[in-house]
Amino acid sequence: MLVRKNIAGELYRIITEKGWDLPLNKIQVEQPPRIEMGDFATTISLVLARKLKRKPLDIAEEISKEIKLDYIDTVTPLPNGYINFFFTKDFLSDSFSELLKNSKDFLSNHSGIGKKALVEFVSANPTGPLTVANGRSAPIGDTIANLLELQGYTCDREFFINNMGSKAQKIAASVFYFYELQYDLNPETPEEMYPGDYIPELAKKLKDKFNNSLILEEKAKAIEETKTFCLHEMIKEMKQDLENFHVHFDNWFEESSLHDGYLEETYNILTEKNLTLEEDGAKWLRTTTFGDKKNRVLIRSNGIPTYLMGDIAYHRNKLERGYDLCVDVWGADQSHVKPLMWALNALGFKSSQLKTVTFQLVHLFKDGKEVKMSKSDGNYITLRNLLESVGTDVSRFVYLSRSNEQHLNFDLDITKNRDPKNPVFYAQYAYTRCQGIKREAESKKVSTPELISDIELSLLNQPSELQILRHFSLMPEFIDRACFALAPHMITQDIQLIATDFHTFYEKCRVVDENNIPLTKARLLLVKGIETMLKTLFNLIGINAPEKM
RNA sequence: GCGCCUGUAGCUCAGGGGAUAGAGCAUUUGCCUUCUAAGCAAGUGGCCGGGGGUUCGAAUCCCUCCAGGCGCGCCA
Repeated sequence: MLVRKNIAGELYRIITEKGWDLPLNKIQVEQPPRIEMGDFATTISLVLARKLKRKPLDIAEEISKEIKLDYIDTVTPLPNGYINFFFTKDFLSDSFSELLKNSKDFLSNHSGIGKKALVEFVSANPTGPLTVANGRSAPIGDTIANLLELQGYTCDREFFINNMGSKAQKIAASVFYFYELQYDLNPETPEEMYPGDYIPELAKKLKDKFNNSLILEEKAKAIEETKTFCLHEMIKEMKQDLENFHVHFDNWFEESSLHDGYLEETYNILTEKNLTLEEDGAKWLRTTTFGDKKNRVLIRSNGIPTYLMGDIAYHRNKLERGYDLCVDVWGADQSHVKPLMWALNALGFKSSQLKTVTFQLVHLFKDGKEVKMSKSDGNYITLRNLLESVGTDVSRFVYLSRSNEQHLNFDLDITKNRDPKNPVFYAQYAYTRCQGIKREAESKKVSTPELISDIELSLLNQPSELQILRHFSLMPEFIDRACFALAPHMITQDIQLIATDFHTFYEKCRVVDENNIPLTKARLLLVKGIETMLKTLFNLIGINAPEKM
């Protein structure tokens, strides 16, 4: 149950019964800044005061008398107009026991049951290795997919392979140049030479596979074969990097699969909607209709479709595959998002079906200085370098520690594997300490009870213990928000808070005490709950829960 | 010039219109014969970029200015 909505609904009922006209969406229920102010609060009396020309306190008192919610213990109207709500102890106990029974079920809002979702992310051009910049997309998309699965969605993770673009053509030309060099052929330098060590390396692999057979072929055909080979190799490398990053894609969708009449069909639909025009030999999307400063090319004058055209067709295909929700994770440098959205709305995409998440650039810092990167001149740090340097857990955690919309500063000095200042260790250490407590209990022959009872819960009355129970009781609300906002960083942030709650409890409350078995058992249950919660959240963001550190 | 994003403690950043704006790092001071001190407790530190507006109430919404990042191709 989502308490906030439930309280809002109750307030709406009372207000409506009293004939004080106020829409449900104007009824704000919030979490107070301090625990003395209760578990939830509303300022609805302040909104009503002016309307009804009455004192806020009078209204607050009148509303408070009517509140009938079994999980609310006390309702306190305050002179300043606030109404504070306090949970019953049973509610904390029930929440906690649900967490122990099935943590995923406890945290889920079940909104995705029976629905299909697709998260498309990374989708990097297969013309070079994954970098720390496009690598940011991986944990973001993966965690969003995990969140959707938690809410009950059947969720596919998809990587769109742009294998029809001119960049793929250019990389093939560059590789073929190095291939020919290996036979001392004095080849013509391609117009646009791709930088990076991996180009000559691909040429070597190409030679290993084909020997000199490509030289004997007609050049256009040879380059086509080179392209197919290079794309295959690059995708293999990216797959490997992503698996090492604990990101697994269900589908690798090739753009070329849309080129069998599907693009034309999509274009024709847009034409039927009067959204295209022909000019200068090219075919255009009429984006000026939507306030764009110029129209966008869909089919070039040479007949080759643009990336935008391909992406429109690709998204039409997603819709036709019957997904209830599609999430796209975009880099901030993607400039065609708006034209894409205009076209998709025209094709019948509802905004509730398609959500986009954009993420900003990554800046790397080493030895206190920024490491400048530029993909166009081949000077960048690969995702593989990053994983080798700091590891998967640290990378994922740091990538997910900031809002997507925020530029990310990735400090390699702090995130080196064994540095105790590393933020991920703080959280993992909390989990490890739980394991330590369990080991201690086992060595003293004290077992953790299977189920919670009221008697056990009532023994947990220290502030640090109640803080944890209260925090956990609000977790379903929190996950619901994080999922709705498609904001994985919220999970990472909250993991830190839970770890703090736990570490405080650890210092204040000795768990294993042979002279007080009932209390020991109650606290062992609390530890079990913390461990369960941490592990569930670690799984969501894709990091390990270590038994020992 | 246009579009998107950002501006909050010395640094890196959280803050879905609400009460006294928070955390980590840095710094200062305490705490290990007891479940891992990779920890805890406390202290220092803020005209929330400037200015207007909406509101009972603004870090949050709107306008404007300033500063930074990214993007503005018949590239992807």
